[in-house]
Amino acid sequence: MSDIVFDHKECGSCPIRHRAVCARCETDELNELDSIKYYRSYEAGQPIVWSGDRMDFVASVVTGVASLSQAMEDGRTQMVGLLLPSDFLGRPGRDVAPYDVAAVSNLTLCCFRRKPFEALMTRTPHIAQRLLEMTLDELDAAREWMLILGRKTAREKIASLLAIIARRESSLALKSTGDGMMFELPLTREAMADYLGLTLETVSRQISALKREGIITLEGKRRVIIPDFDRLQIETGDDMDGGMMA
Amino acid sequence: MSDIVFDHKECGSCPIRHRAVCARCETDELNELDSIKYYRSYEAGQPIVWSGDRMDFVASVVTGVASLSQAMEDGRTQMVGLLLPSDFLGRPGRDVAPYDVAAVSNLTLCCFRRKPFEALMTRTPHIAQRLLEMTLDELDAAREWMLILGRKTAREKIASLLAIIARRESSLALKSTGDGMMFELPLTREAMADYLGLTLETVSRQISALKREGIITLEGKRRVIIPDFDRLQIETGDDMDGGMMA
DNA sequence: TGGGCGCATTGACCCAGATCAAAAAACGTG
DNA sequence: CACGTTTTTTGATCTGGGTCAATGCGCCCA
Repeated sequence: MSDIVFDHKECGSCPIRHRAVCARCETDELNELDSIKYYRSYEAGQPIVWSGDRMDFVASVVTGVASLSQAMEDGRTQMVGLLLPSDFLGRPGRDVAPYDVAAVSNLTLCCFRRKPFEALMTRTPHIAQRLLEMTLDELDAAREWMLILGRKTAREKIASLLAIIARRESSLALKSTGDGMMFELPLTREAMADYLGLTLETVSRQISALKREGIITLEGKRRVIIPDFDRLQIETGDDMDGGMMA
Repeated sequence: MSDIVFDHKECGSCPIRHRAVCARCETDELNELDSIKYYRSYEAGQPIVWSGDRMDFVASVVTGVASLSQAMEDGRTQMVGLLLPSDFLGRPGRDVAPYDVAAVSNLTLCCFRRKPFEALMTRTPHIAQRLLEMTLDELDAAREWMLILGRKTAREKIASLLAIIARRESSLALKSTGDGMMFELPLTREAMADYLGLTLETVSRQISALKREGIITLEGKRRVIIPDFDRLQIETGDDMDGGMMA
């Protein structure tokens, strides 16, 4: 789809953004990106920015998982996005964060100072184009999530989440034995509940049910094994073929 | 926020897109846009494109309301976006529709043939920029909707929908008496249910409840009067001040 | 080696909203 | 204006998932 490479491992000094850019960029631009980038690390659970905060950087996730969520002041919260390695954080052209961002697991970001990044972007059309591309992907993901939140049962929600993470995670492959797959679940039950619009008790119950029926296996608390992906896929309620997810 | 004008009334020959462009464009580009545009009308309920269809145009809504929705093959559907006059339809750089698009009310679109539109876009950076801007707005709206779908009660959902439409509709002002407002509800109960992840019965009941409590008044079946917007706003469950919506 | 703390699981009960069913408005249309 | 069609309202009942509460399971650290 794109000649841009999205794997951190392929680019020692700086990941995605750098890599995303350098596929077509001149050396000058690479140097410029290098000069405005810096790394930041966060521990699991740590907040990164709050809704309404001024954000003076954009970033890409190097390792770990971050969450975007919206909160109602009575305490109800809804996660509206999950950032895995190679995902982009921040909104070029907008300096106020519209949601809370937090580290779900230990997290490393590669940050770029916003102003010079935007300047570079305006001067380099294909970067703007790439940003549009990525934003459209996020929009697709958000809308897929609307279907999950609005119309799926608890069981389908859990199956959908597992399927989505499995697809993402296993392309950056932790292990993929035959058609079975295995991955480290990066979310607590509570985080899953926040994402799926459920309570953590319901999440736990549904996971237990899937386990009981042999659709998934847990190794310890977080390592998930999916012996037969198609079987899980059926539980999502989705159209078999129709390409979901961004 | 932007020097681009979004009111069809201000631009006789072509609406939004044209107008959006001409704020900064040269005459050549205006002429070019004119040469690739055409109008299409649809009747209420008519489908415009199905998920998976090839789309050879992008468009902006001139009059009426269109819906974007995702369907599960067992019949459950979730509306994932609502297009009101001045909203943009279509995804530059992508030629396959990711959801079903339908006319909710009688609808007029101003369409641009996709290829030349994209070509113009690549040649004219500020159009790409504007598209990114608009996509970010859609993303915000989608994520606000995730909160509504995932965490709000039926009553809060209805109140939120009415508040959102009231804000949109009354800025293009049907009437705004004092702090009260009145507008034409462009959706059937079923469409509202599809949007809110409810059943049409629940929608009807909640509307009746709001009516009974004097928070809204109906004139006929579709004309809604909101005597005190703040009162409605409270029912949404949202933070009073925090700017919602795009 | 045994608290203590942060998840996770499980159980019992309840309620908001779904489902099923029917009546009542609204709306053409011949 | 009577009549069929569509949309909306209302009622009665059922149920998936929420709520409240207890218990279990690592895991760290003393």
